[in-house]
Amino acid sequence: MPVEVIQTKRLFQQVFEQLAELIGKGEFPLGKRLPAERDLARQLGVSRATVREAMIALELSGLVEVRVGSGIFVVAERAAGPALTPQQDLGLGPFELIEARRMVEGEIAYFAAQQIQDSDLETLEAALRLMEHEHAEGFQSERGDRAFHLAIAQATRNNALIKMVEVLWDLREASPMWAKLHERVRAAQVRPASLDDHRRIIEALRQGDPALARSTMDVHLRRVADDLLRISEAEFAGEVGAEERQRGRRAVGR
Amino acid sequence: MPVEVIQTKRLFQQVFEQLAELIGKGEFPLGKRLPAERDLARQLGVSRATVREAMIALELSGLVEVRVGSGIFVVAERAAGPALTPQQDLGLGPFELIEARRMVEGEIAYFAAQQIQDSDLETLEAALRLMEHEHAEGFQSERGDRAFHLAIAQATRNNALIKMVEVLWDLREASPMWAKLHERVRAAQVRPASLDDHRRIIEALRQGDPALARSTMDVHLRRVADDLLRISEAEFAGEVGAEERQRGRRAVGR
DNA sequence: CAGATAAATTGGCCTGACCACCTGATAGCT
DNA sequence: AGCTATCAGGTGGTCAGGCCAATTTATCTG
Repeated sequence: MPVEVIQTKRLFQQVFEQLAELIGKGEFPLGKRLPAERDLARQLGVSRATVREAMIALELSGLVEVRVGSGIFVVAERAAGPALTPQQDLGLGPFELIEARRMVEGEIAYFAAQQIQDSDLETLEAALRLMEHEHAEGFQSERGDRAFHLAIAQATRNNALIKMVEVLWDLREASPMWAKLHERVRAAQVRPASLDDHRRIIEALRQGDPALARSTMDVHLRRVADDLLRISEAEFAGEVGAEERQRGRRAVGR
Repeated sequence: MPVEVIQTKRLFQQVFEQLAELIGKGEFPLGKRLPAERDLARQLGVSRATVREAMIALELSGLVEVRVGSGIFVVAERAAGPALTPQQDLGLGPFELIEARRMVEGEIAYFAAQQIQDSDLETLEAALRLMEHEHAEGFQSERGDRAFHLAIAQATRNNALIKMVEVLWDLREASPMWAKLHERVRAAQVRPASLDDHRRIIEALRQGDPALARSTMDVHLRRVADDLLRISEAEFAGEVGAEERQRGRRAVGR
């Protein structure tokens, strides 16, 4: 049974979202001054400190500009979400991403194994621990996963390769279809085999065995692709396009 | 007279930047817990409210994750920030780029050969003609070159892979060192062997021979790396760092 | 040794206060 | 009247201290 994730959002986040929505709706037009922090706090029934924290979030989102002694002013009309997607590459399908990752990250693992250092291995261990913690807590987040694969790229000491992996993960985070499928995969397994995969990858890298590192990485990504494919065939028969699923089958070799 | 802009940065921003820098430097490694808010406040000489505001900024920047009752943990190593320099990746060296391209584009060529269509081949021919024209006119531009390699990526019908190649070329265009070296290479040869390389790549793709396509691509990129290395050793002995050149030697296998 | 319980730690939130700054109105001067 | 200097009120910036709930750690008990 997929456990319902209880979102005990912090107060300032709720305030932030509410204000962001109002700004997006035009309730607070561009250039207009927001109510004073003290008034907002009273109206919202929270403390001024909480309002201030929400303001910082709004400011960092580029929705608002703070003028000391004068007030807080709306400087954008768009409704910025938590992570607004700058581009429309959103059509990126899960299997496209996995396919690309297999090509790129497999080679990167091969390369990384040749020159990995102890500090890199420590980073990888930390990332793995983070993943385990995230999984134990039922987090949706995949920061640990991202950090792990990024750490491997960083072990190559090649900034272009690091950038490649960053871009791949950015694309991944911007793909709604990926999020949807992956959420189902997550809910369907108690302890994801991925954790063991990652451990094996670390070991291969520790041994400095390039071929083993590449094949271990490939096995891992193949498993991910396979999980995604299975879920997509079982539950999203109509939604995930036939083309995508065809790509998926090819990706896992069946 | 340019007026000096007085930056009365708010305290929480200063705290944010300082912590972000420490994280970026690895002072607080991935997965590590930050000092408690109360301790940080005491050490920094600010109030806890200010530290909390900085924490929210760090969290929104994706550098840090808050676990209630447990602590605040580092979840990324990059030094991201709003007011920070957009990117200092510009220091990307030519051999880093070539290295990455050999990994990525070789595989892409292999993959593209399996499913390339006539329309793709036409695009490639057009790109090659553009390259020849550019060379004949003595253009500095490399639009033809870029279009050629991008077309191969597009033949894979995989948007993630296309994006990879785009990013690699964007990085290349943003690399001053690359521009410098490549200009010398261009000046040193009458008819670049690259043109023949590209033609061979097209033929390999037309035959739908994945292995041949990959190896042909690899030969091409290796030649580029070799040219760059030769020039860098001959003319830029002092400027191009020893590390970069070492990477270059490894890239061309000598 | 294992499990239950208590204590310490940590982030979340609140209250009330003081300061520096900005703005607009007012008083004073030319 | 027209201009300037002053001042009062509002606003964000910061601080100190406190309570609560979640979590971790230490302690006790069987």
